[in-house]
Amino acid sequence: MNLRLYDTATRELRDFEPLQPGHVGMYVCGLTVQGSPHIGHVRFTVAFDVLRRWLERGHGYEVTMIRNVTDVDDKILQKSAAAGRPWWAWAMQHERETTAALDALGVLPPTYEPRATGHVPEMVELMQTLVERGHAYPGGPGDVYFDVHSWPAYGELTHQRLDDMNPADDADPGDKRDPRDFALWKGTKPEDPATASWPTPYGRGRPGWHLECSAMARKYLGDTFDIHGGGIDLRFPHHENEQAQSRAAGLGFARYWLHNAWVTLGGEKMSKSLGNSLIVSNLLETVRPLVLRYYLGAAHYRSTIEYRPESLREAEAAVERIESFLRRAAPAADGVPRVEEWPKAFAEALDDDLNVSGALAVVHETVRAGNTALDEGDDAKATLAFAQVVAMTDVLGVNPLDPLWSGGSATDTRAEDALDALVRAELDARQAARKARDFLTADAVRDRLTAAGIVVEDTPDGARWSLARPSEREDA
RNA sequence: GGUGGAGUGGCCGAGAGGCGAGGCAACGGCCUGCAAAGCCGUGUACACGGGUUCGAAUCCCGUCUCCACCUCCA
Repeated sequence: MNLRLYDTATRELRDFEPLQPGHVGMYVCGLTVQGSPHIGHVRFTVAFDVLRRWLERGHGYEVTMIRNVTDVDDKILQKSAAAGRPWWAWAMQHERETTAALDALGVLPPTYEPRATGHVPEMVELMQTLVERGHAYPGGPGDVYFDVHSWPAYGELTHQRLDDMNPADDADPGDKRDPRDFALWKGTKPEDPATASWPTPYGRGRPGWHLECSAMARKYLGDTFDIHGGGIDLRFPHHENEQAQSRAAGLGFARYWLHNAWVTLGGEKMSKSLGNSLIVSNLLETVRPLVLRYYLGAAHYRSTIEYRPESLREAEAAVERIESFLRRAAPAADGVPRVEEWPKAFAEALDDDLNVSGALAVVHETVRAGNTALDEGDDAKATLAFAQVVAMTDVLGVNPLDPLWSGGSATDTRAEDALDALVRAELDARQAARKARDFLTADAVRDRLTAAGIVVEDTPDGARWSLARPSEREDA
């Protein structure tokens, strides 16, 4: 079955055929590193990470994935100035925070992550082409604008007619020919730091946001490439403008446009002024990264996620169900090589515009079948289910067995070993009491462990212990 | 004004003309010394009003409500 993706440009599901057989070029608009990333900011990276993994593992494509970093813009200049710090230090700090958050969530690093400030020559070149072709014109000192009237196709991506667009009546057109013309290059202002401007044939200034992506996508993916992704709000003006300027410069640009929906709060879009509780690094103090990843990745990428704390609890319970099966089945599956094998329904779900919810349904069905097999002592069946669950969750980036989630130092297990020895001693005492049918003593041991945040489960092979989930401990 | 999207059971969240995705929660049962985990069972949901059809949550018409974009925004 073919992979089908919803193309925002044509508003329909399209069979995906890459430009070059076996290879996919994909550009995703990254973040403007002006602040600490919240969960809305990382949702799109999770969504496109799943797409990338599925292209690679489900279809065997070699994927070149580019995700840019906008490291100079108005907000970065404003916020850094307000904080009394150099803009470049501000940008770098938040880029590192973003990278750390994405690493924690198991988002695979892109093939390359270009920064806007490192691609000024490429932007100037593209801008000159546009001026020469009559699609752009210099305005005030350093300013260069795209002439929307020079490009009849303007508006095609978002299906808007120029005449229908809000004429931005309150905005001062300045030296623009039309208020809807957008900046390719922004002339430097007296109050701007000198380090935030670069020379061009039209004067000193800094990149306009739209131009960056066009120039960087071209550099790493070529004049025409397969997939361009980003948040739904970027359709207009950002993506519309990117496409207009690239095509006006004679480039083919993106062949498929994918846009992800929002994470909302109280029914409304998360704005950046929302306080700190949903900043990824803060949230990860109480929520396991695997759980947050599961939560953000479980809904279809084009569906809005309404954030509620309880939903994280539910995600945690779902994750635990999968983990619990994998733990139960691990002994039976011991030594069995991992197979890249998934049920047909799983592949069909992902091929259908990345229906992750449907794919997760298959995961859970497989978990149930595996648990049943375990109960019946059918090791062969259980092992198959184990391998399938591992393979499927791997594709979705939520494989509980992935060493990524164990965190901490994997080499130093001394604390774990010590704890295990102590708990074992308690459990041995409990087992002895149970054998003597002294359940009062046995339960006292278990209560003591529970109070310490340790969950005890009896299995046919003896008692097993694990640490309680944070949310359970809060309740206690 | 223009352009899109959404309204599904207690909750989250898929699906898209007939066969109740899946998860969470709840209840009953099995298992257990008791639990936990697991398994089995229980739900008659698709904003509203019409219509098409043997049959509609799914198609058509109308209505309501909500959200987003048109200005920096994942």
